[in-house]
Amino acid sequence: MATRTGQDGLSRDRIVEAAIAMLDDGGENALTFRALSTRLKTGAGAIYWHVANKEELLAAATQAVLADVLRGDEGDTTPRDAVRAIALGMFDAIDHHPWIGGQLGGLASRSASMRIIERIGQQVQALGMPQEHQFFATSTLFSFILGVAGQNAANARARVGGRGRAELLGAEAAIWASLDPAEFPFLRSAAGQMGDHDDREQFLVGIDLILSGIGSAR
Amino acid sequence: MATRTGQDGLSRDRIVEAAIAMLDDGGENALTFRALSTRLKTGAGAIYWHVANKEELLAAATQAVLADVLRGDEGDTTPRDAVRAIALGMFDAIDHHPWIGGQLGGLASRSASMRIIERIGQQVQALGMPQEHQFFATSTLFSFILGVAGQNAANARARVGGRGRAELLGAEAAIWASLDPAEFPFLRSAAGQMGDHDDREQFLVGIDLILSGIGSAR
DNA sequence: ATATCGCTGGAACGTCGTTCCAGAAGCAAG
DNA sequence: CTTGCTTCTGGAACGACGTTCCAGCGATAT
Repeated sequence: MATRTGQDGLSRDRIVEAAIAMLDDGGENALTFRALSTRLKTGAGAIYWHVANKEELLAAATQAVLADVLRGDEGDTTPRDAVRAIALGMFDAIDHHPWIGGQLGGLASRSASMRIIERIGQQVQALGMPQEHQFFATSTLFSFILGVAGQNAANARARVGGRGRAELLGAEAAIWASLDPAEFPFLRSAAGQMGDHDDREQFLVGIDLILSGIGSAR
Repeated sequence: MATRTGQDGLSRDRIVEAAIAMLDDGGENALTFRALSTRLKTGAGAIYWHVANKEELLAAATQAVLADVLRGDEGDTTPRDAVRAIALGMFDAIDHHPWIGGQLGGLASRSASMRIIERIGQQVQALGMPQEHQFFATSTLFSFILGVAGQNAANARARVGGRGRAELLGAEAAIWASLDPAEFPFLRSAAGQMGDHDDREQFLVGIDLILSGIGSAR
């Protein structure tokens, strides 16, 4: 039995909590068993007693973060608003912990992702989609969310140490604006919107676009 | 000047080509400078003369694969079909080289991704989207594509060594089918479609869903 | 012939994930 | 209190990786 799970005793939860903190402020490369050992004032072997390996630790950290998303309850709104609420919950979690963007794809069978798909699916059902298209529509929403998550993760990776979001975005917009208008008319004209857009709003527009696709395919 | 770029001479192209081959049949972990050295019958230092580091090598490999996608020309079809053609080109490239799924997010400023966004953007423009929404609509399509790419990459990762796609899909469907119908009504009812769906068709349905959202928001 | 330059191959370094193990800390039985 | 057993700890050690370093090769220019 557990001898002492109190003060200084190591536990799976304490390890996962520390891992999340390290991931949050140092990115994926900052999570090291050595650094984790130091932070928890213990050795690598002690950590391996509670956690099988790094992959499992990352999965556990992802689950812990997603658990918060699932705590929200979008009671008696319209299905459309319910989907928006779930999606925004995901977005905010990803925004706060960008590293989960690289993890979300792999654990489709794990409980958290399944619960999220279930919730979205129920709302898609409530939107009146024919039975045989519900699965595809739900997957589309989920894939879009994963795509945005992945981009957020990549952006956060490019940001470690160096520049902030605004600076990075500005540099990108500058590149777009300096392109040959004959070859890149679209990127040129979109450079402005690219430079000062709100990620959250852009995300929501995407969700709405898919939702209205679902609405018209009803 | 290059002394001998012929038969056995090392070159950036030969390195990238070998890297793609190794990534294709061994996944991301199979690409090692040591294994690459062995395959090219040379040393690590020789490779580093042509390539700055692993990140650049991965980026170059991704660019090389995407270059093929950009070779296609969707001449005088409808904008809708043009988007479908571009998206399917991406899907097939991702399907053939699943590892690019983990790379696509990061290089938004690099030429290949920019060209793809440009092409999609032009078609979105042709669909009659109001100027101020074109950028968001294009991003939505691109994010969806990246999301599917990421999932493909994760699935391929889970597949190395072990089971094939059908086996993995079947296992997942079995899990869904065995869930508590009270708690997971949607996943239960979708287990069948999950078990025997066609990834490509599912992808195309997603694209169409977004396109019809774009059409109705016109 | 000699010096120079582009390029090569492999040794070496530091870091990582992971394994291994001696032993500390708690508990049960005598 | 002692003895044995189980649970858990800390740190040493291992193999593989990305990367750096450098002695030296062949071809060319002087």
